[in-house]
Amino acid sequence: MRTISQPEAVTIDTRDDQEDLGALFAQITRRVIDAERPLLHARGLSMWEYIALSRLAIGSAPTQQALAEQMGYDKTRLIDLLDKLAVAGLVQRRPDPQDRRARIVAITPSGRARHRAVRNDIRALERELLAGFSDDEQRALRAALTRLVQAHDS
Amino acid sequence: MRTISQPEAVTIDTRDDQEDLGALFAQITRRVIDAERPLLHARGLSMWEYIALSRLAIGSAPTQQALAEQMGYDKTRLIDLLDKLAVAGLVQRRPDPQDRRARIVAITPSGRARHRAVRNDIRALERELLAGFSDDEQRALRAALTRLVQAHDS
DNA sequence: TATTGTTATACTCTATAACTATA
DNA sequence: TATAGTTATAGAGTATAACAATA
Repeated sequence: MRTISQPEAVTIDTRDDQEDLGALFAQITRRVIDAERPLLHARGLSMWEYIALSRLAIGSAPTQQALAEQMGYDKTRLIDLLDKLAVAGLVQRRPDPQDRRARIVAITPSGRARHRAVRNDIRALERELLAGFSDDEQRALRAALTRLVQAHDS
Repeated sequence: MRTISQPEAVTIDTRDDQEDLGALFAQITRRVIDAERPLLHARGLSMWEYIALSRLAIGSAPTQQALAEQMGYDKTRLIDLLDKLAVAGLVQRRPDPQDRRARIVAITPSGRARHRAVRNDIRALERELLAGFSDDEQRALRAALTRLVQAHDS
């Protein structure tokens, strides 16, 4: 591997080997996802299915479109995803009495159990990932990430 | 054999609305990339082309395969990417005298100039992204990200 | 007319296999 | 036999347009 140990830079903008923040995030994201995929697969879920269950675990979605927006997913792709989750008995779609176009999406007890199981696996992996970080460092990192996510929410 | 630290059952593990670390990283990555894409496009580069130039700005690649591995990219897709960069005069491929199968890839002065221009745009955007963070917080965040990237390099 | 859910289609990105020329 | 570069193709993932039912 590359071992270019540079002294701390004065003006980072002129250094060619200073990693872009976006590149750092992209690398970490890919590695975390690659590590999590087998855990999800072992319990019969795809990444997007897990994300959907995670959202629904917080509360039901009034419409599929709302769920798609919360997930940052495409509403047309969500259809097939929910079909599979429904067949597996992990979610339930029922028509909204107020608006018969809409379908309220809710997680089932079985879906909640599956979600918790996967989530515990994933959190164990995350603890391993952050093993070298002190509690304070972990809190600081999580706080920074949360700020970054919410910064662009406006 | 690696042991997964088990006995510490913490309170956060039972919360459904605690964001996964992976989800946080994925969200931030997507947003950063979405914000950077127009900057890259305005200067005629794709994300992967920029990544290639970033690597080559540090030093030439002895083989295309080595470059692909450094980038975390596929060697077969790299061909077309380098073709376009070469046609644009941003990189140069010359046969290795030592091994006539290999082609040494180097960035051209024009490529370096283009890379610097885009990089400055991107860094300006990153500064904007971290506007709410103090210098210490920015350093801490970057240090944490760097640690996470290198942790799995082994 | 606008919106929800849906389907079909096209497009992009990615992965795999196979070929050539060298070693 | 193995490796670097290349090509072609198949597959997954994604985006876009259009439709029926309802508001």
